[in-house]
Amino acid sequence: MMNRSNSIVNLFYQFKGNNSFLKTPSSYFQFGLGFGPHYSFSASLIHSNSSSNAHNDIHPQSIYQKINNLDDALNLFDQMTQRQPLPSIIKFNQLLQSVTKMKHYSHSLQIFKQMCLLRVPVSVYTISIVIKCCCQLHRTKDGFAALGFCFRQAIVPNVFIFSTLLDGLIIEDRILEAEIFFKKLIKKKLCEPDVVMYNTMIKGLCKISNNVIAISLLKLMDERGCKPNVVAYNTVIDSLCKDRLIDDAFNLFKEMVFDKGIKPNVITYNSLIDGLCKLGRWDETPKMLQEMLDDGISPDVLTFNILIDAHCKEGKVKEAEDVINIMLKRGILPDLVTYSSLIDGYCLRGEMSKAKSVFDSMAIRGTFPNIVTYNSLLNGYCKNLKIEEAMNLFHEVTIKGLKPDVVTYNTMIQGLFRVGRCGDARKLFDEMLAKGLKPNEYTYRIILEGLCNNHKIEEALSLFHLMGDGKLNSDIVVYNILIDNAGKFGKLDIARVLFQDLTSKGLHPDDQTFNVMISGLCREGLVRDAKQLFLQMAESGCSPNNVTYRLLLQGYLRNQYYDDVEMLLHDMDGRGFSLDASTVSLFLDKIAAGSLDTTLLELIGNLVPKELMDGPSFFA
DNA sequence: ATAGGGTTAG
Repeated sequence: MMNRSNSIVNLFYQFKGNNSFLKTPSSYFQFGLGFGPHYSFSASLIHSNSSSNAHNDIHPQSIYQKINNLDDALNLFDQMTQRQPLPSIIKFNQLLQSVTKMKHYSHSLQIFKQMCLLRVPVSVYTISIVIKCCCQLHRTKDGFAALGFCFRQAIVPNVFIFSTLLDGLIIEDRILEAEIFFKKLIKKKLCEPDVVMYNTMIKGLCKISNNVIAISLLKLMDERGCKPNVVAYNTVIDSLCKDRLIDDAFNLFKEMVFDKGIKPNVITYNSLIDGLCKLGRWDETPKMLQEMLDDGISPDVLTFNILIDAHCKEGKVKEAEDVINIMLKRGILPDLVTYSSLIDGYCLRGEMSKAKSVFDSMAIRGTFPNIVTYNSLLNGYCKNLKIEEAMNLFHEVTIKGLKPDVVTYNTMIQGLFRVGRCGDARKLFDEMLAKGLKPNEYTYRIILEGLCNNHKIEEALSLFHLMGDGKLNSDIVVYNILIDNAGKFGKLDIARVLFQDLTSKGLHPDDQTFNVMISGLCREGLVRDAKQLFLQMAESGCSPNNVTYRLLLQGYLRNQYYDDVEMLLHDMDGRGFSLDASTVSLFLDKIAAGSLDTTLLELIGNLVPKELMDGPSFFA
């Protein structure tokens, strides 16, 4: 027993990251959770049988779990605290749970604190709810502190508590620590993981796209006598789909169904259908839907949203409307996501009046626009340069009692920059800060790109330097924007410095970084350097894409580096890339001018995609 | 009979 307790203390030290907690009484209070020495072990003994008295109950058993608004919950809590003796801990836990289910995590912690002050004898259930709240508030640290509290209360943490903490680490993207924690729990025999705990760890691994390890954990749990269930498989299948590894996802799906005899559910199918849609494998989607129906599984609102969203993202709003009609026939109502997708679809096509009428019809059909819906329509107006409409709608947000969020401001700021209203963009940025909204990486990218597009590259650069070495300045996309624009404004030296700078910060250039650098170099006729960079690209693990080839080919052709052209074309052919229309016509010009050998024509012909061949006859 | 995990979106 002692051994076990010591291990818990060690765990608590390790993840809380503050080794003074157990030694310094004052630090008990730093979390505001009431884990204090004043709450003694004897207090829980005094009250432990306090309220089995049914005469004290003015409320029926169920009320504590059925509360559905915060004020009622707080009132009920007040009433409970007035009673003598106090209601049982079970009722307190039920109340705490209903507040937590409403996602009022801070209020749950407040209630818990008061319970401690009233010396309600909290139980392992109470602690697990409290830890859940800490974790949901991204305060996993405090969750681990509660582990110390458990220890002093002689409450033995169980698999529920450890799973919650594991999930907390994963919520905070501390996957490596989660893995260490998980392994330690097993090694020190603090608890035997059950299916939920394994699934939580699998989710963590999937979150960092570590699908291979996730699959091996799936096998491991089976070997250790814990059968993976449909949730375990769904987690990995979804992750594979998101990483575009749809064939691996289908293999796992088959393993699940045929080898393990686990029945897929609607979530399994939703993941697979979404994966197919995102890869543009349209022909397989209806098959999957049919298979789902044959399996006796009904599509839900998510299934339809996936299909609707996929169509809308391709601009196929007509098809999306058809899906909505099918959905309605099946008695499933569109939700906020459905409408947002549809609005996005019309916005993408520039059909703003249609987008607006979808928006207006929502409320009539009983679904009221939220901030995301507003953001969709705002984005549409901004992208279509209808800034006045956007401004009017932006003001409507507050009037309707909604709060503009970071995305709202980002959208508006981008829109204002697009029409050249840099000053107004600045004003909105200040307004955003004044409202206490924290700019994110997108905000910063939008401002830098906006400044550059309005020929204010100097301002962009000084803003960039002003930001120092923080998180926002360690964003590869920011570097890509600045390098690209430095190149466009004839400041290739600055582009080069930035390129050096990012590597010295430990950042890795991505394919776009190489592309903008190559583009800058070719623009200045420095084709040799561009070629050097192209070779460096492969070394650093980035693979060239269509844009890379286009830039380099055009650079070679414009600067009469004909020797390298043929090699590059063969390279493209081998990797299955194709030429775009503008590069093809540049080739034809060069051949017509006699600069290039006609023997290249056959190779070029192989690289021209079918769509281009059907058009005006290049090769007639 | 009160606690922990999985799917969609800007």
